[in-house]
Amino acid sequence: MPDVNIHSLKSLAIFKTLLEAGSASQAARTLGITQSGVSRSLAQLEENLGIQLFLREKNRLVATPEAHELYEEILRLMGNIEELRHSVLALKEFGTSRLRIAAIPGLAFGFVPRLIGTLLEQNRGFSISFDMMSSHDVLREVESGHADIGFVTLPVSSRLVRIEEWLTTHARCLLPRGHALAEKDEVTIEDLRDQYLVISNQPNVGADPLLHLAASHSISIAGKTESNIGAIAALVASGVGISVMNPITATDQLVGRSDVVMRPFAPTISFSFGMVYREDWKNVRALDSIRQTGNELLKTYPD
Amino acid sequence: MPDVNIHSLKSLAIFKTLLEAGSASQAARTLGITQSGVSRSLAQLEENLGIQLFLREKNRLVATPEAHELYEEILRLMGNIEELRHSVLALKEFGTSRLRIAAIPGLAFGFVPRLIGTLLEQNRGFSISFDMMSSHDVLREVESGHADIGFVTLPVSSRLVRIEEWLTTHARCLLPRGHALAEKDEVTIEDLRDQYLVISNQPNVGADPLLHLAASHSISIAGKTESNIGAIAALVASGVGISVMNPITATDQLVGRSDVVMRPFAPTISFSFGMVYREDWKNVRALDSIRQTGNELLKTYPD
DNA sequence: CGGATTCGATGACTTTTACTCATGCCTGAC
DNA sequence: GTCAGGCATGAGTAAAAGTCATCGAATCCG
Repeated sequence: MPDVNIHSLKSLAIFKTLLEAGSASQAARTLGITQSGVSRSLAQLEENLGIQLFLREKNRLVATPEAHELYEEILRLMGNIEELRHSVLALKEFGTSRLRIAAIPGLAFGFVPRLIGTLLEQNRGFSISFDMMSSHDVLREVESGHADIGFVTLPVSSRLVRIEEWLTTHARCLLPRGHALAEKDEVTIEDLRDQYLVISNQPNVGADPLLHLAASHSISIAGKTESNIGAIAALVASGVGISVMNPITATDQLVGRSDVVMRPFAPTISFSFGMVYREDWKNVRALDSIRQTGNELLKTYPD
Repeated sequence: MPDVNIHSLKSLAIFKTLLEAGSASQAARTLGITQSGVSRSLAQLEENLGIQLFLREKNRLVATPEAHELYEEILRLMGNIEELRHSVLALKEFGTSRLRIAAIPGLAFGFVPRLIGTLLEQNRGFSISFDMMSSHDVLREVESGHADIGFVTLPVSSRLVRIEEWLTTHARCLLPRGHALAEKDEVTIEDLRDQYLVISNQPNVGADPLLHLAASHSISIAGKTESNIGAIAALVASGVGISVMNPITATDQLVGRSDVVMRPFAPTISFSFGMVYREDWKNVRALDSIRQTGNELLKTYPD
């Protein structure tokens, strides 16, 4: 008995069409080949697999239960092949079919998901994995090759990694709608005296630029709440305190919210973001596509 | 530009061997074809896909990054094809590549999992899904075609379903090791006077055969705890009470336990189990295999 | 440096696979 | 009985996949 050997995708496709069409003649018409070609292909497949797939009854082909089971399996395999095809298309277009992206929390709730969504819109063949972590960890993941592309807070330095600055922007103040300071055109550091603040989690609280600025202006605040950056808007809306953060993150968090307003803040606190990738990963086509998409996305944010 | 068309598995296999071997000559030797065949196959594949997979440098073939990415994709596809091959082998052997089994809780913690394990040992191509439910629900699932094979408590009746009696057996008593009744060779209904019992969940407590028997002998018990059948041995071991159940379920539950002992019980309470399947599902080869396996498994249980 | 060996590509050719054309037999409808 | 449609098969054709022989390039070794 010969071993089961699957080497012809075409004969599987002919079998599939035959089962769907209900007759060899109709299958032939659908596929644009002759009926005798269908007949031969089926006979050959039955011989190769060692299974009778159709009974020959009254000059008609009647599918066996085995045929129906094989049909389900073949549908699955054809799905796999279609995936491979998409990967090849992505490979042609971008030089890679798979992208591993890591980003800081401040960009992970809006900007980077939108970037990913747009990339996938432009090419469904891409397979993207996405992870959120601190700026320091992003750099480490990219250096070690566990991520291809990273989005980090600048400045960072590394000998292994190429660093592209994407944006420098200035902090904005988030206030509950109806708050006294919401009436002002601009919130200043003096306005924060005796206010409750909501600040993002830091490995080291002393590193928070806002607290630094307040201390250097001898402003004492009523108190502070630390939070994951993804929850700050909700805390502000709930009256826990006011917050100062970069406008990219702020805009992302305020989507669909009308209970929090955003105001310019003085003096200026700068935030810079950038993209990093390994020198030896320089995939020109994919990078160009990401830059273009990212640049267009940044235009949708306030200055 | 021609569309990407994947129609030759052989050329994918040649590419894969080429990447692994490191040279066209070595790949040819490994595959048992000529070097020029490898060369042509690669050139044709590159043309079909529209991707350069190897650079021609200093009379050698040097894989591009794209080649490495495609290699990963092809490994995945070949795994899918191997799965299909196994399914076909199962189809040849048993007439089906997929089995949906439903069983009552009493058999679902040992007997049926062991049956499944043995079936899969004999044919890795099978794909089996397994669900646990009441005897009544098992019958319904089989009747409606959502399950192929059911294991139920007998008696049941159905016009749609074929019912095979597999075993009639007699209840045993489960006791904590060291319990006074554990010294006896046989536990009787009178021994249960003033004892705490652990009984399995029933839709209707009045249906419990043990409580029925006690009542008909005017035996009053100290109390009862109802439990999912899978937890009864643990409750007995913990001193919650003693239990009376069929020896198949009991044996399965006592595997690896030395803190519970099993004793014959009188008078006899009978339990019957059987297999059910739809009349129109009669897959002779699969059924034979299941019966044989089940029969051998039953021999490993006490009478 | 020259010769030997190995490498990959390609022309010419051969073999294998997949199909077409034509035909015959069977079945069902009218 | 006739006709239309179905499937299988002989003979033949076309396309795909390979072999054999050869060439130029590269590397190794004495």
